[in-house]
Amino acid sequence: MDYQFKEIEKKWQQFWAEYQTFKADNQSSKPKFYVLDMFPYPSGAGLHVGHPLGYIASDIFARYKRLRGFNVLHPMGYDSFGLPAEQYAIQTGQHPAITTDANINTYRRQLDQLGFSFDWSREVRTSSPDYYKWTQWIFIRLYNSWYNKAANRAESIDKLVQHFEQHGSSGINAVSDDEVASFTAVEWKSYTSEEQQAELLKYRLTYLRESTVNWCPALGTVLANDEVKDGFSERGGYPVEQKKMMQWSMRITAYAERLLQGLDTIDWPEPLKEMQRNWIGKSTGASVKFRIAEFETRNDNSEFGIPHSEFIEVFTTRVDTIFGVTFLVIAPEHELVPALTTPEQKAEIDAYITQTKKKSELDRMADAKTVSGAFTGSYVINPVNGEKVPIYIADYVLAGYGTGAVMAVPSGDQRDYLFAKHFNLPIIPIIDIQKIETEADPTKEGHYINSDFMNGLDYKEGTAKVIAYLEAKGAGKAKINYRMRDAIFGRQRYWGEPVPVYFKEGLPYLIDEQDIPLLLPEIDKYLPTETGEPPLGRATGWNYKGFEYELSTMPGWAGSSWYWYRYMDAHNTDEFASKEAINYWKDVDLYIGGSEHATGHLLYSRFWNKFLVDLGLGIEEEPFKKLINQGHIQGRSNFVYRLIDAEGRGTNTFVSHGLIKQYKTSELHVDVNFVDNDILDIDKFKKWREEYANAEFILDNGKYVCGVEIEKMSKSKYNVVNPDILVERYGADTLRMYEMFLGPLEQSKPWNTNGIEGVFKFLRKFWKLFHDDQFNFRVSEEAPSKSELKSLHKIIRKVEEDIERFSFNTSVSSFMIAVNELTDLKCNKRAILQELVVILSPYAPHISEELWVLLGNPAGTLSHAAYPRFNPEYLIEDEYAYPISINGKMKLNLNISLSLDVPAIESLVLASAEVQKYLDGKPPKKVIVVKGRIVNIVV
RNA sequence: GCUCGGGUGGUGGAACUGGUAGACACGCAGGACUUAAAAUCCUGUGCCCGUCAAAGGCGUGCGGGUUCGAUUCCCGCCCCGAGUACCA
Repeated sequence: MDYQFKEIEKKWQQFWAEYQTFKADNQSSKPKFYVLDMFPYPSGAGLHVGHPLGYIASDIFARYKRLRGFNVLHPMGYDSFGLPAEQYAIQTGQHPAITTDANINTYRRQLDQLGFSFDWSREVRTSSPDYYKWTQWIFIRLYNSWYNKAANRAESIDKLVQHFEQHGSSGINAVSDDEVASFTAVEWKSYTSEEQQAELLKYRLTYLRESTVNWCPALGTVLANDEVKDGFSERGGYPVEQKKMMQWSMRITAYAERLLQGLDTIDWPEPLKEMQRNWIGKSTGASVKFRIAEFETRNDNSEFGIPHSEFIEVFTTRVDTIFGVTFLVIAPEHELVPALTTPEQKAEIDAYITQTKKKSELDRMADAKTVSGAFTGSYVINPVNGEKVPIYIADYVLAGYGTGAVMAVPSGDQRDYLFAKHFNLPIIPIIDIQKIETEADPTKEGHYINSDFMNGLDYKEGTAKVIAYLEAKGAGKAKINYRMRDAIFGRQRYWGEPVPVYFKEGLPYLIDEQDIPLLLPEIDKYLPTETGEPPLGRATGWNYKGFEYELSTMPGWAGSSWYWYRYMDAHNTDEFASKEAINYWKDVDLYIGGSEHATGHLLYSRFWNKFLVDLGLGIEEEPFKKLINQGHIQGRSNFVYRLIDAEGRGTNTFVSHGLIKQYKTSELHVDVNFVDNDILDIDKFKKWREEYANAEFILDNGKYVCGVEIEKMSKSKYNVVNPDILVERYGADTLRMYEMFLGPLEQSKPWNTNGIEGVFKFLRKFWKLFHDDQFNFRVSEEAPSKSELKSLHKIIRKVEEDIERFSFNTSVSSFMIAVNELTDLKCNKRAILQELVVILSPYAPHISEELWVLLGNPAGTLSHAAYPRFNPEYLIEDEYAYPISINGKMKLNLNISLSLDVPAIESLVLASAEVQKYLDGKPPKKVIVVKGRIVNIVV
């Protein structure tokens, strides 16, 4: 029989499911290997052809590792909490759980038909109570922990309480809120329980605080920074505004340094690591306190709740330039602005603040070169020379970074320079080689001038000296600053994990651990309440022993921040994963997914993992040893061109792409499924919509050629290619190999179905190797020839090398070459073909299983067969066609024995009549012979 | 602007440590089989100049350099994509 992919694929998919071929054991004498895919959010649209790209690659790798004798864990599940199901629920009233289940079923069917070797017995769904029970459990652990800087790890909050009881707050070196109280042990004990709880909240790794959040009114929720793009929500594109709210936060900043250091220990793509480094944004510098001049005597605003401070604290990475400070700039939102503003300057300052607010609302893209700001009327004293320096506000200083205040050194910083020019402030050079006629010069070379005790020193000496000076004066100290902020951990939405917290007199308390999972309550509709509370506020009778629950739910990244542990022990009802399972699987050896998760999921996961390690629950500091980003599959849109008549109206006539210059046309997307190699199937097009039924066409060479453009793959552009259709027409094995054949895994590329035929033909040709012309299975037991063995061993080595470096596209080519060679050799020998089946099986598992059984092997044994051993002896040649170059240009090949040494080769080449032709009778200037490679003659 | 990728035939791409540029596949052209079409098979296919051919010239974004030899290494520039956005 000819290659019947439909029957074969169905048969083997059923076999694998029935016999649980890919079920992984949590103990084995084999070494472990954990291959993980980023689990999908099951959207209503199902899979398009871009989604499986990474899954195919990881599946090939997982199957290959099984052949190499590893115990492979290759699981799959669903990140099933999320906004789209809830939006759908708002529109239709259908419970998100029902939508989600239906979508998961579609995903499962689509995944199954591609023949993945997932261990489905370990499937997880983040929205299932069995799963989110443990997400809540981790939340409880985070709440009950604080970060001890001295030990550089998270510790139990009980330990902190113990310390407070014995020593008060002294000797605690913790990551905490800015305003923590100082108290003695006696004072601590005198606090009420509420006071103690309020204080402890400032230390907990998950905590409640008022923060400025990205509020999206249209979605009715708060978004994380990485969910906002250019002021609009990533999902849906709704406007986002800044709003102050009480929010749960995660103290990820406690782990900033470890998250940064860990990057050096993992095998991830460099751009991805770079993104995380930038996101963490470490800068080394100093914080300096500038005393405010004559402050006390003027504006005492403490009665209005505005802090009465003596200092403005700045953060700088160039404390060595402090003698060049000629003014200070603070953010317009800085809390001291009202207090610092003198009556004379009040109108100007107020006007500026109003203007800034408007600006950020209107357009934040406003040119960064425009200088703006306003003088407060107040001054500070420079701690190194006692000089009086004016304080300005300006929007180039951000309230959220550092202290929201900078010391301006116009000779060294371009923004400060422009600001000084604009406001006529002095610019003092402080380094001898500085050139500041037209712009600031941030050099660190040269020696200091105009800098009192630093004069003549270089950068290193000067920085050390000035920090020592400031420290001695109590006016500053060396400091490391991070750009990264604590992560907000609450969404005002329904379809997420409930936070296991209730409130008593305004303070949060955890519910008892035996009461989790705290289940999502049923509500009447999925909208905020009339009073503006989150949807959970609608649940009737939903309270904890009479106390109100937290009404926000956890964000999308909660469930995905630890899911790889659950796969290790997916059905454990006593623990999130057993100690034994974690000890065996440890970490993920290979993780494949998109780079869009660089600063979201991948950072949060590393954070939670480090926390679990601190608690002794995890054992590896980094969860994902090696990570590969698969490129995005872009859409390839096709267009038809509608003729525009003299009055400018659209007609029902369409012009082929090559002719559009001669006509006036308008461009319309056409469904790519009606187009083959850019040629439109006119019948399908006519049937697409009633209005096209009588369409006419101006053809080019009898064909209608469509236009092409690369865009995002989306329904509205009619360029979505559904894998179901391709599986139906060519089979899963063809689709798997074609997706790999498309190009390097990590590269983004447009989807183009042109060319899938080539892969399909290859599989048929492979099938034919095992069959005679009448498609009878016919394999010979004869001993293989030298050239057959050579073909085989070439591919054994090639595929091995390619898989190890994730170059799947080149292996597909090599398979084609091998099958072409063996077809030419008319090879049907078992000794060759059986090995070839094993090598191909990770790529095209169904056809391989079928042929494996036809070869007489027991069904189901292929997945754990041994990968063939490469024997270099079969590739040894005794002759080589040396390329002969004249002046570096290849001219001809000469067959020369490989046993000859360099001088022998040289004389043989020069003696050749063909070479002599190029030499024109003259002796060559130089002859380069690289044995086994090339001969180059210089004339 | 800064950071990171990337520019190779009509198309997707290959060339792994500097050593035959364009493997493999698509497309296209021609041919075989067929009443015909589809399918299948065979041949050719970087560009230019040659009547086919032989021979030659040009070719890996552009300009230069190192080298016997550069898609690969170095310097400068242009273009495309991604990330980031006044980070002190």
